[in-house]
Amino acid sequence: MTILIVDDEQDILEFLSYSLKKEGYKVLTSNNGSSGLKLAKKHLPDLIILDVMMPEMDGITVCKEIRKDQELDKCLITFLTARSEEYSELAGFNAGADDYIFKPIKPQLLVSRVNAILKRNRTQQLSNEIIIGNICINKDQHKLVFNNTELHLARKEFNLLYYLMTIPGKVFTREEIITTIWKDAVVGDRTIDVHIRKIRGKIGNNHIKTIKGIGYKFDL
Amino acid sequence: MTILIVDDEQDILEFLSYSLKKEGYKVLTSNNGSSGLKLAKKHLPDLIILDVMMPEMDGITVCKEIRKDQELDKCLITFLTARSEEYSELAGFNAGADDYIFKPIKPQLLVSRVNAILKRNRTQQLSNEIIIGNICINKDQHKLVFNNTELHLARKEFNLLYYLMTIPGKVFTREEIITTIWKDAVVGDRTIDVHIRKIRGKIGNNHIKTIKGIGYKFDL
DNA sequence: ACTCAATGTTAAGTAATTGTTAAATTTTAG
DNA sequence: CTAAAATTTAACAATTACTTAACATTGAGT
Repeated sequence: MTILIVDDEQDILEFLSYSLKKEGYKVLTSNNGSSGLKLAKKHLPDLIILDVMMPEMDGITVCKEIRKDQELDKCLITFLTARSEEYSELAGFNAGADDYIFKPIKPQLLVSRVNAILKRNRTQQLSNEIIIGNICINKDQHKLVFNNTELHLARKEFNLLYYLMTIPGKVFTREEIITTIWKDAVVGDRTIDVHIRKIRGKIGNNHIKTIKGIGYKFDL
Repeated sequence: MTILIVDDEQDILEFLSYSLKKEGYKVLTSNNGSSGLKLAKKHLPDLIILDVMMPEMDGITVCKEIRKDQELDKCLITFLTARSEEYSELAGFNAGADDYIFKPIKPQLLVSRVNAILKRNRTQQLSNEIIIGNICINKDQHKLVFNNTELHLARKEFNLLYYLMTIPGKVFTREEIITTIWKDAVVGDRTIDVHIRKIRGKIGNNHIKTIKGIGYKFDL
């Protein structure tokens, strides 16, 4: 997970950078809008933390530019703003921001907020529908469309696939899967595998990958 | 159009309020459940946006209280919830919610969602008629036209079919169906099935689909 | 290349859910 | 009040989902 921080104040840059690196994030920094934009286009970070008030190119302008870039479409943007600016600068949300953090920044709050944003926002925001490649899964409709064909998945199969697809690429451990899909029920060792088999039988073997000794992940 | 927002976080209250006022809505806010409830009863807003997680009185409790009030029967309720709490969804719909919005909130999506909710409701209120394919159902006239032929449905059958048709494609859980059509009445397990059977006997088996383990949906 | 634990596969058994029918009960209309 | 319609119940059938068990295969570490 890469985070880009753009702020003209060196203190804040260092402080945020330190806090987030300690959490295991890869952190890039920039002290002005235009170089921040260049860095963003080059490194495609997962999250960009943008100061609203900056000389030359302000945060809102940077945000709008980022949103114009197809490649950066899925990257998340958080504004950094002083509480006093809050009314006028809220307008910046219309530029396409995903969240905002007020100054002065409390470190523990920042970290938990960043974790939350990155964790939640991997999936499509306001929709119960996840579309990845030629697979579309919709929870409200309990519908799976694969290669423009609607396929039926039984309840457990559906929940399992949906769960894996909420964070594509993430490996879900067998334990995570059990506690999420089976709750407190006690089931045998092979139960997960059988369900994975059923799903693979329907959407092919390429999308769900086995990470031996750990779990499964959805990919592609 | 009046919108009431109930959330314990001041930031969110201000941000939502700002975004919606700009769209021309009249906005009321409250930072806790019980005062929100009072405001709702006093002003009868068209839409209430409720945070699920609040200290003291949570959103679901507020929602249930609102649904008890005859005067507030037609007001729409949207929950605000973190995606990680997604499994609480069912509880929310059962409490009488009309929609869900996930945090963190993207402003442009929020506004369009709110517009959509209010519009959907407006058009439905103008004509309680839903036309899908060769099926036309009209609540005011308690009339069902199938393949240009008027068919008679008994009241429960009618309400059930109408309910399923309000959101074509969406799977309504048995629980949702029970709480909507049967309210607080306690009925046996097979009652829904028998009514579904009756409806299918009249409009054929192709339109109402069973999602085993979950519920039924209207399709086509 | 070998080994063994982890995972894959299959078929069959078991459990859970829904379908169907008819009769019993309740509601409604006249 | 009474007959017809509507609704619910109950018993059982049918279907689908889920799990298990037995055995096969794989692959990471030696």
